[in-house]
Amino acid sequence: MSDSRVSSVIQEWASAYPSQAHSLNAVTSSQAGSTGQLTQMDMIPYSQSQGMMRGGADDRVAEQMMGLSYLPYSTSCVGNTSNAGSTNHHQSHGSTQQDFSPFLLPSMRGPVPKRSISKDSAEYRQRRERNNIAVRKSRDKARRRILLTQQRAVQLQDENQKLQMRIGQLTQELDTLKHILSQRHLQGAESGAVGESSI
Amino acid sequence: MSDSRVSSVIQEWASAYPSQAHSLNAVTSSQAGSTGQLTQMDMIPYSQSQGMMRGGADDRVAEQMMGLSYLPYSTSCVGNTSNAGSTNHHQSHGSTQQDFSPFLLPSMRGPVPKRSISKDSAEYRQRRERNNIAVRKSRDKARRRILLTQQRAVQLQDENQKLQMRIGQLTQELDTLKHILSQRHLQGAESGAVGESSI
DNA sequence: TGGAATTGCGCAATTT
DNA sequence: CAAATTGCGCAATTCC
Repeated sequence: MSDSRVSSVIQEWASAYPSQAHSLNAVTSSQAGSTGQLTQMDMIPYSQSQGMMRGGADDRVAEQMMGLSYLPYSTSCVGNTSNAGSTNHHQSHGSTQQDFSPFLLPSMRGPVPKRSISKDSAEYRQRRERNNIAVRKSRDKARRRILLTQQRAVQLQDENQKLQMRIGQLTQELDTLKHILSQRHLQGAESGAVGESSI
Repeated sequence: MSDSRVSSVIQEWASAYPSQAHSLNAVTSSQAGSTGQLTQMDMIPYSQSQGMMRGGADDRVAEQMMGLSYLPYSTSCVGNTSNAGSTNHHQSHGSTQQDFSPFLLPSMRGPVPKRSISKDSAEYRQRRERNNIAVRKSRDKARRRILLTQQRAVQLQDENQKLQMRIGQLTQELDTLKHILSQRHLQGAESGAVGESSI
């Protein structure tokens, strides 16, 4: 019933972005409620600060925000680190990817066996499992964050509407008073203009 | 300099949600600008309307929004359709998943070989490639949508601040006029209270 | 009916 | 070094 619930989403949202010491001053204000600071932030989730991705094929990401990212890989993915995909995983990727190793400088050679990670090793499986858990956790977090942002947007839109309404009321009330004052002015035949200048 | 650019993000955002015949009436209004309708919408991207997911392991998704989704799979994923993950893909899932086939009703039997899709078949590869393209496209779209929502939120927050400011100004101006009127009232010794009731 | 769009999953490269 | 991110491809399902 009260309005202490208006900015609940914004509260949650704030807790979803622990980094960068929020201002978030005077959230949950009066009436239409909440007007945290926010500034930039909120843009961090995707390709935040560091330029350059890792995988070769990810150059496409650089030109994101445009609708030309999909499209069958341009057949020039030479410098791809470890061929990114999986399909077979185990090894022997099988096809569609030629072997340019003999033409690469030794310093840029392919995926260095790095101490023979040896698949199906106990340690390997353990690492994979931990990563899988981390991935699930991370994605859950991302989903929640997105959801919160959406809800926040909806709420803000709602508040906006209320505020606009309030402005309309105030404006009308102001006009009424001004009219009354002008009437009194004519009636009383006195001086002293209505303070239009101050605001 | 002008304010005709204020709601640009909202415009883009709107175009990112083609479905559900937007109201979006009078966007790009005056002063603080834009206040589209929005309603629910915007919640559609994740597990929109249909209940029930497909993969077996996805039951976890049902209880999302809480922080208990990750955690190593509870070892009771019996009714999983095709074991969801990949790791090996080819076939012979290999490990960690016992075979309960002999205990399942024929109607719930495992992944029916479905005409031996035979890996590395030309048709298979073609289908996979198309799907991969579709996936990239879809994810690009999702990323753009998220970005737009975030920007929209930022913009709405900004507008909110402006509106609150405006309300402050109007309120103050109103107080001033009321004060002036009360003064006149005392001075003129007339009746007629200030119109508090009308608004 | 079939192809495109979604979505969870695991993998591997990178970041943090 | 371990956890967190993130792009990728796979497969199941849904949408159209």
